[in-house]
Amino acid sequence: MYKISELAAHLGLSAHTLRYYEKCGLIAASERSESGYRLYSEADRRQLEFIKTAKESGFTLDEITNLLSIELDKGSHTCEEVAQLTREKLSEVNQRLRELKKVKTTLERLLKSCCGGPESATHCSILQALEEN
Amino acid sequence: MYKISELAAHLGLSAHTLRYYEKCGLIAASERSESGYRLYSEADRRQLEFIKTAKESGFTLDEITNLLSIELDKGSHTCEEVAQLTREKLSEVNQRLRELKKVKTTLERLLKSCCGGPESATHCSILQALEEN
DNA sequence: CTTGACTTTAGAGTAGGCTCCAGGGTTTAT
DNA sequence: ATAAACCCTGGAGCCTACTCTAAAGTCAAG
Repeated sequence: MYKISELAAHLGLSAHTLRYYEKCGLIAASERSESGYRLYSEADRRQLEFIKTAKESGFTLDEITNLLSIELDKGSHTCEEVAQLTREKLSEVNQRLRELKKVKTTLERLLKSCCGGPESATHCSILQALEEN
Repeated sequence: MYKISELAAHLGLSAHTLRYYEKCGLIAASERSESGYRLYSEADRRQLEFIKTAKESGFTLDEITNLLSIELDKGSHTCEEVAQLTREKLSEVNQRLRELKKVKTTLERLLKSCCGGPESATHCSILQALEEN
């Protein structure tokens, strides 16, 4: 069994974060010591790795709650449900990517037009571009 | 002169948002009516357009505060300063783009491996992938 | 003159994911 | 035996950019 900071270090998270996940209903330590310390099992650790991987894959904690409820009772769920959650997330990510690329293009256009030199900004083409519209 | 909701509608923002920008020090109406109503001038409108364009270009309100202080006193600033702010923002955007692309790739990989069909999730390859590590 | 739409203010609430704090108990090393 | 390092809880605070509320004043139309 792991104490909270041991497991946190193992995962590259903080003990605070593990308690926070517990508060969110993502995962509670499966035992407590006599003095009330959280004790995490190997299964707990695997579940936290799942959570961490899902987070790195872009899912929010709420979405991970859904994924976990499937993961923990796979028999009652279908691949379709899992794939659907994944497709929705992908489409959000694509949306955000489109927005960010537009921003990137805008910034590059601004930068390319500006001399960037030590002269007064009086005729700065970046400021002028922002003034337009 | 514009009343707050007139100008807000003109810009596609809400009156709330204009008051919020005022609270943040971005822009205050240049006049008030006898009864205390905000009255915005054409110059105010142009400044708000500047703010809006900068926001659409990805700058935060704090960063726009900086841009505005340059814009409103161009003579005391240089192109270099403006270009530097823009470069920093571009590099943040690029960083975020890299992260998001990684997430996108991960999600696509997950989706490609999953049948997505109506069968039990017992052997779902997405869940299996999240379990690994 | 009344109704309804508009305005004012200070201040609270929202989302997401932590992060930190105080005040207290526990464990571990010396 | 004591000090350092750890743990507990409940709750507050942070960040960004709003969004909304309540209570009260103002304005325009009919």
